[in-house]
Amino acid sequence: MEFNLILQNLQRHIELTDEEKEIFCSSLRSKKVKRHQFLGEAGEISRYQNFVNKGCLRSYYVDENGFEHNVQFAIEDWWIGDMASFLTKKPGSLFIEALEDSDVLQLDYPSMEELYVKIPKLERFFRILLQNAFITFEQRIISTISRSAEERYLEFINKYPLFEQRLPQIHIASYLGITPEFLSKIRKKILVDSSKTLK
Amino acid sequence: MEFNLILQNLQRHIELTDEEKEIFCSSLRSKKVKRHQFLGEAGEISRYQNFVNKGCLRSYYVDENGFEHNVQFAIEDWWIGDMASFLTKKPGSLFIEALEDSDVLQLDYPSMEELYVKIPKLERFFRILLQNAFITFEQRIISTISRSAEERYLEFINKYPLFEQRLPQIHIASYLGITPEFLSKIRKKILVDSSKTLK
DNA sequence: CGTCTATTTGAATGTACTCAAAAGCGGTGG
DNA sequence: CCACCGCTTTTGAGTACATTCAAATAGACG
Repeated sequence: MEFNLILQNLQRHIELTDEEKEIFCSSLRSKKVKRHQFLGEAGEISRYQNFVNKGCLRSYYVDENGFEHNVQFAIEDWWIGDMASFLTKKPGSLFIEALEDSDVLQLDYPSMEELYVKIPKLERFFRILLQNAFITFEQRIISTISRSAEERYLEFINKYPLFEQRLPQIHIASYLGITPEFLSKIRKKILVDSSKTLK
Repeated sequence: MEFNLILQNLQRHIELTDEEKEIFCSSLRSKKVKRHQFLGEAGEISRYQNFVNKGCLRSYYVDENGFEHNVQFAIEDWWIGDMASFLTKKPGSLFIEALEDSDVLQLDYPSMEELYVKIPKLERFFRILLQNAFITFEQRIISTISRSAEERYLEFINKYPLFEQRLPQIHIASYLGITPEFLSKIRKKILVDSSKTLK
């Protein structure tokens, strides 16, 4: 049922009683978004963290020249949102867009604070979520300042094989900070290189 | 005295009673490091978060080819450490090195957990610290995937004017993910451009 | 004062982007 | 279910951005 996946997700870090599960799930709001619809826009204060039950979404930044730059992707069992805006309650800089028809469970800030009181363990869970997001970003910074585009692409498909199958290259390129044309050339080069190795 | 700066730092986010200040300060360990000495190394589990009372430090990553890449700088009133390793208690990937003779106040993980119990407000403080670190990293990722080296350099000196005065260019270049030679050329170009504008 | 490291400069090279055009593919409506 | 339209991917040529290597100069530390 609808809450199976998110409860599993919680249980990777904390244990909940049946009653606590009940309380937690009743704080969630279920939402369907069609492809190309938005869960949030830059300029708004982000109200929700979104857990993906089904589908695929991205968060992205739009620069001064109107170019989009992908910050994060999320498929089933992932959380996505404009964390900075959500936490600071300041207007955000990210758009959250559905890349496929998607079902998400939304948790808003007031509910989260209520839950912290009723189920203190959840504080631990969301701290771990923030920690992991932080660590992921740190690794990505290290990657961008120390590796070439080709290395970063290989790292990406190795780290997120499910994304690689599901996302158009144009979005992976944007995530890596390169043009789609150049990613196409990188992929060709990798193909040629690997066929040479096999001979 | 020795704890003035850190208490001020705390008070930007939380209020402490005199007694609480006492408890907090007694959990800190004071440490002096000479230039080129280390507060932590990759491969070790990071035990401390370090608050800088005096001096200047950097954290950096060493890649497979032995090249260093600066992840963070810290001067007076800043915190520095290998947050990922500190939080997860897994071996870290960062070196923390003093760039000047420095005085730091160290807080270890067990003390931090004790403090959370004695002074729950501190939990809020460190959550904000982590949040801010997260937000800083997010902005840096956006910057690296969407801007040129010259733009990133201008952004850096604008955002951290104190660092720019104090750090050798070689370290700023490493932070920006470019070679020191290229940074030198960027600076020259900026000089030429700005002198043109003045005419 | 001498030595070591940081910075500048230049030439040659490599990496990544821009623009344009063609081919491929997928979703939508008829 | 097919055909069309629009978006994605590929390809190529030309250009711009950034690196490498080497050498000269400048600065800083012991």
